[in-house]
Amino acid sequence: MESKEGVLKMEEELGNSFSDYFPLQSIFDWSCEGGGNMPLGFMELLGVQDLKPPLFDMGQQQAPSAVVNQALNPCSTKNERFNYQPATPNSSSISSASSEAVNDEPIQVDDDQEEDQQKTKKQLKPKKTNQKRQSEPRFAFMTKSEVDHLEDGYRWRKYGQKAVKNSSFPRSYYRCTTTSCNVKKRVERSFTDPSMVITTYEGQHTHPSPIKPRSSLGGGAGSAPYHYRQQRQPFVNTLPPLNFGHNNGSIKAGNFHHERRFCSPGSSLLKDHGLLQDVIPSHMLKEE
DNA sequence: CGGCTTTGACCAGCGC
DNA sequence: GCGCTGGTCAAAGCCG
Repeated sequence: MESKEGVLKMEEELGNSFSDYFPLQSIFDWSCEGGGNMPLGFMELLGVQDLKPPLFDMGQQQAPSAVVNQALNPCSTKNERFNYQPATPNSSSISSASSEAVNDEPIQVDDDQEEDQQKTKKQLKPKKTNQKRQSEPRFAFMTKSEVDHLEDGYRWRKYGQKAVKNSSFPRSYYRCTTTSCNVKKRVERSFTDPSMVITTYEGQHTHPSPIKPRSSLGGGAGSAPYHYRQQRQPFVNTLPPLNFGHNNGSIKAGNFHHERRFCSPGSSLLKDHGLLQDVIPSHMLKEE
C-alpha cells in the first residue's frame, strides 16, 4: 500500500515509530474514544492552539478529528497507522503526527541568544550550537498533491533544497517568515508515488496565521502567500487549502469549490473518495 | 525595492 | 579518519 509505505518511510525519517507515540491507537482513536480530545494535536504542534484554529474553520468548526470521522470513518480503521492531517490544499492526505520531543518543551530560543548565534554565524560560520537538531515537535503528513508547497495559512520562505538519497525528487526546506517564529517545514515527494507530497512541520508557530480573513481583505492580493504564484499550474487542486480559517480571498475559486465539497458530507465525500482511495488502503475502504 | 527563490558551498552527524 | 548525507547559509537573481 502506498500510504502505508509512506508512513513507514516517515517513521524512518523521523527516527521513531508512530506506535512509540501513539501506542495501539492512532489519532483517529483519540477522536473516537476521547470525545475529540487529542493529547497533543496537530493544532498544538502548529502552534495555533489558541487561535481558533482557522485550519478547520472550513469544516464548520469541527475538530480535526471530526472532519476525519466524516471523511475517513476512522473509527473503523482501528489500528491503522494513520491519523488526520491538516486539510492541505489540493489534496487528500495521510498524516503522521510525530515528535521527537513529545515530552520536551518546545525550544524557545531567546531572542538575544538567537541574535548572537546569527552574528557569529555570519562572521565565522562556527559550529552550530544546536547539538540536537531535531528537538522541536514534528508533524509529518502525506498529501496527494500536484503542488509541492501546500498552502497552510502561513507564509513560508524557502531557504534550501537538497537532493535526497534514494529519491529523484528534491527536498525543499521552508521557514516561517514571521520573525521570532522558528517553525520550519520540509517538503518532498514520495519517490514511490510522485503524486504524494510529504510535508514535515517542525516547531510551533508563535503567532496567528498571517492570512487575513476575507472580510478584511480589500482585494487581498497583498496578503496572498507568495507561493500562490507557483500553484498556477495546469493541475486542479483537489481539496481545500490549509487556510487556517482565515481564508484569503486570493485563494482561487477552485479551492472554494472544494471547500464546499469538503464541508458537506454525503455525495461530496463520495467525490473526494475518488481521491482518497488513492491514499487509503483498499482494505480500509472495504471496512466501511 | 522588498520579498522571495535558486543554488552552490559549507558544516555537522553518522556509519564504516 | 574518511566519505556520505542532511540541513543551513548566503549571494545572486527574479518578480510584482
